Amino acid sequence: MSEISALQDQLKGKGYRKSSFRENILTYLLKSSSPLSAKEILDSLEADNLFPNKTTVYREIEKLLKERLILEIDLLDGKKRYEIYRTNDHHHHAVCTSCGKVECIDMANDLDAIENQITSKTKFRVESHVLEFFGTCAQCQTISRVC
Amino acid sequence: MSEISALQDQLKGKGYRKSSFRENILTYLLKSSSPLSAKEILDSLEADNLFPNKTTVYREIEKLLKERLILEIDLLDGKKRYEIYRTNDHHHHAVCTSCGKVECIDMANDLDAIENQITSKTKFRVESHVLEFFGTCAQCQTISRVC
DNA sequence: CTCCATGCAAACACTTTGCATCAAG
DNA sequence: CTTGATGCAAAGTGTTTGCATGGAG
Repeated sequence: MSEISALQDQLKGKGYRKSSFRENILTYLLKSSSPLSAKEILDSLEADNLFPNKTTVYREIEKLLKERLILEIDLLDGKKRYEIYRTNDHHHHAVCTSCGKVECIDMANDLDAIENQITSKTKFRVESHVLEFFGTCAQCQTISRVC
Repeated sequence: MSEISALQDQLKGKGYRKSSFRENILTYLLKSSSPLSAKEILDSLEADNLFPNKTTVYREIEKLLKERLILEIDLLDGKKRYEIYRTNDHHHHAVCTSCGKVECIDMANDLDAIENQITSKTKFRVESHVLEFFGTCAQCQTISRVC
């Protein structure tokens, strides 16, 4: 079964009805190599000749978040972004401050050691973290060399 | 000389005039153990019987950021926060998701090794990062045990 | 007397809410 | 026919802009 219908089925079991908006949104998120904002999702839908109200998009996001089908990402530019939630795929992002491109960054042991260190030193129980990198992507480094 | 007048002097040299709002804002930030939002700064001013327009506060923040006297922090709750910028004091924060308290976290080697790893593997040149921790502070852990 | 400092109203970007209608199951 | 899906307008939150006045130097 395709990944998209598996996700739809997950929702059907919980009282949600079929919605082609939702189906499309999940498709965009599955296909995208970087997290999408509400606006980008709306634009994608319009590119496919679907014109939902923005409220619908926000509400869809809300449902998908609630059911843990997607993950909310904050890349510090004032809008939230979303990507498909996959267990065992905790990763971070590298955002190019020149062109805005977002790359995913996988880290071997992630921050387990650091989190444990914090918990033992400060008694603060770390439950999650946010780690994003900012800099210049390979391509933009080339361009700036030329200029 | 007090830290506050040193900061004010830094600005005077750059064409800025004396402003008691500014002086107060710097004082709050110097005294605060956690980054302050625009609203919190405004509230502090009002507590001191100063009632600037919010625009003034935002513009003051803008100037202080531009002159690198303060640093902008994003703790993912939709508002920016600010703290005094000190060279050689790069640190992170631990935000209690229960009471909202913010603790500063210093890390030995920070993420140098990780950043180098990324640069060498992906050709993305990392220039900065954002790392914040979320969890439960010591006090809130106690409270939840009681309930 | 020149500019920075400030106020005020309005605009802005992103997101959320209230209320009504439509349609899936 | 119940309840989720959707639209539309309006409100909400944090922040920014335009324009005018006032005061520091």
